[in-house]
Amino acid sequence: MPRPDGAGERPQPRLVDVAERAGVSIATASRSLSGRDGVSAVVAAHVREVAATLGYVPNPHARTLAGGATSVAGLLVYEIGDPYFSEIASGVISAAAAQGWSVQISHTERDARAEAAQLRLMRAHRVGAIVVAGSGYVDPAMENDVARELEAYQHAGGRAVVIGRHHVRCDAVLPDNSAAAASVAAHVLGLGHRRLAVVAGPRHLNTVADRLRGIRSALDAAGLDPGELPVVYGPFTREGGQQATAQVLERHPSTTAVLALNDAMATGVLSVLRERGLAVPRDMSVTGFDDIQVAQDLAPALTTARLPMSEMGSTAFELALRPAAARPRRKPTDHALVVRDSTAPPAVR
Amino acid sequence: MPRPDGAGERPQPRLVDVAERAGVSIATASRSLSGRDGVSAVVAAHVREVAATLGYVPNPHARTLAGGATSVAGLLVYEIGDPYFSEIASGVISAAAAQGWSVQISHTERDARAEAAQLRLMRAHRVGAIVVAGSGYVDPAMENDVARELEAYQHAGGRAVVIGRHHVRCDAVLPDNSAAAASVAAHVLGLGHRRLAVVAGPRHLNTVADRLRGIRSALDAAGLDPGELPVVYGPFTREGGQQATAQVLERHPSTTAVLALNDAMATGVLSVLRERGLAVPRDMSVTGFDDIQVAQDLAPALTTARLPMSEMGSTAFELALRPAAARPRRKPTDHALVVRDSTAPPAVR
DNA sequence: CTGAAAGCGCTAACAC
DNA sequence: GTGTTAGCGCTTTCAG
Repeated sequence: MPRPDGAGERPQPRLVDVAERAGVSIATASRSLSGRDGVSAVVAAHVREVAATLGYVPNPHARTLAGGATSVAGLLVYEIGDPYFSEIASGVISAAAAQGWSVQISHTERDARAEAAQLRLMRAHRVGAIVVAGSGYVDPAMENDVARELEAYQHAGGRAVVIGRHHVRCDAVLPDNSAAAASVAAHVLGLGHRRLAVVAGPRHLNTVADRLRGIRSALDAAGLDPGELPVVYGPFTREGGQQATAQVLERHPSTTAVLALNDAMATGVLSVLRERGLAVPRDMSVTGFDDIQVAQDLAPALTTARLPMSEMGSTAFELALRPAAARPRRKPTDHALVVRDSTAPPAVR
Repeated sequence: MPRPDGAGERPQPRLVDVAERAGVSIATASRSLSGRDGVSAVVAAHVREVAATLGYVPNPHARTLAGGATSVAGLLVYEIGDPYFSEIASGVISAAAAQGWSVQISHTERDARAEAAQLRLMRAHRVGAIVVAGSGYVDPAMENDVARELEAYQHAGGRAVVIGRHHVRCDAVLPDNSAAAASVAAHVLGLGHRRLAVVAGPRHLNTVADRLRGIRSALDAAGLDPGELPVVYGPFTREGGQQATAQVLERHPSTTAVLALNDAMATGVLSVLRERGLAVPRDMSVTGFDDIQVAQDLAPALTTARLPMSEMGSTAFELALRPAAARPRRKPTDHALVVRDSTAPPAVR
């Protein structure tokens, strides 16, 4: 832990130093700097000026310990190296920085049990707000630990916001997975495809369930039997997409359109199709989900449903800064169908 | 700030609670938990057991304030949404988590002046270690502020590690940009190309200078005049790559190979070429740099120089945990030429 | 080997 | 309006 070591280097100025230099008491200095009232405007301004020239930055640990407001937020993601999450993180961090907050990131590397542990740690760290990105689980029991941590945190006055549908009583930013999925499916159906297959993420995730529901409703609306839709589950990664595609090709060789439930999986789908010499979109149409940055640069450019990840992150943080409402807020996000080159009418045969 | 509010919820146990339950003094409890000696093994074990059953987690603010060791690291990146940085961040966070550390991320959104400010903040936050990712500047003066902050931090006993910076006196993880670039250029030259052009990032970045140097040395080794190499500078982004490519095409229409100095720019290069109907690699060979995840999925799959980003992150963190050496350590990283489909011999004409 | 007590820098009552 | 003072939870001398 950095500490002045008696050498020439001046240690970081403390509130006392500012107060002394400004000729006021430490209490007045504190009040002036944290913008509370009870100080004459003139004095406050003077104190702030002195603080600035001294390069004073409050010690957040002292501040937190003394019961003041913290300005460190916790952000929980599955995997920060995944573009979906890094774009969300970017939104959170930018919004936080704009308010002078820092953000502490944990990633659980897709290990469900790690989530609760990380939240415990954040709670112990007394972060001022918590944002949980990453899908909730279909089975509420799987979220028990997480819910417990989050509730304890909120119960103690903390502000928590989740992104996605969770079985937790707190504010939430809700991407409209179902409607977005329906629009993708409707697009593919509209092109004339009748033999769709879905390359899905883990079946226990709400995100997956919701997106599937959207697809099925579109099928239903088109007069097709949603019950017959082939769905292959796998990890929400490129590799997951590859494995699932292999299965689709093997078990449902007449498929003309593969709907992947996120862009990472779609990337895997495309790679396998390319490898097997199937042309997209001529021999097979492919869609993704999320519209991560690279979706536009894949071969071919990916038709996908866009979710505003960065905005979801900043919205979540801003929600966390607002005091808790009587009942949990739900902020739906918009979505957009982005049609690119990976979808086309099915080949006639 | 979360605080017990007298309701049924049990507040987080404190050290006193553990001490009381274990029947020892708070000092003994502290010693036992932080694994210092001066406590009998039996007592220490007992205290630890009590702490575990109580679910005790030390309050890091109190600990830090009292002069104990912090276990929060600061990580500074340009833009967390950029795969290059998010992969580094992933490495840092994983390595940190393995040691029970949290990491606080700041991104400067490529604003050089923001760097020093963020470092100031980290210093004020008394983070236990700082990792700075992102290129340094060719002009040492541009890094003055950053260097000053970092030195003050280290002077006070903090541990700082930079990734890819030369002008700061602290431990560094140094990707071998020059050699990696040389290998890419040698590959392209080996294919028979003689009219290369470089799509470069900002000219004031070391990373750019080093990579350029590598390319020039390869040119030199091949008996070509490095002085005649067209270089167009731009932001290290997809858009930067697009703009630069437009210029290359206009001013150096006979170019047969474009070397982009990072994968994001290469993405832009590919998009412009596609738009203009130039086939890669038939009409133009293209290379990238870094080998971010998606490089393999671009159209065509990108030939690039791989840097082990995630490993660079974890190495940096581990370096930060080791006590400072007498003279700054330099950890070179390896690199690898990854040949994919975006390069081929030039068309005969 | 163990305990008592003095802060770390700040906020928030509570006095004036 | 402004100053005084008692902690926040922990580490760390200093006694025993």
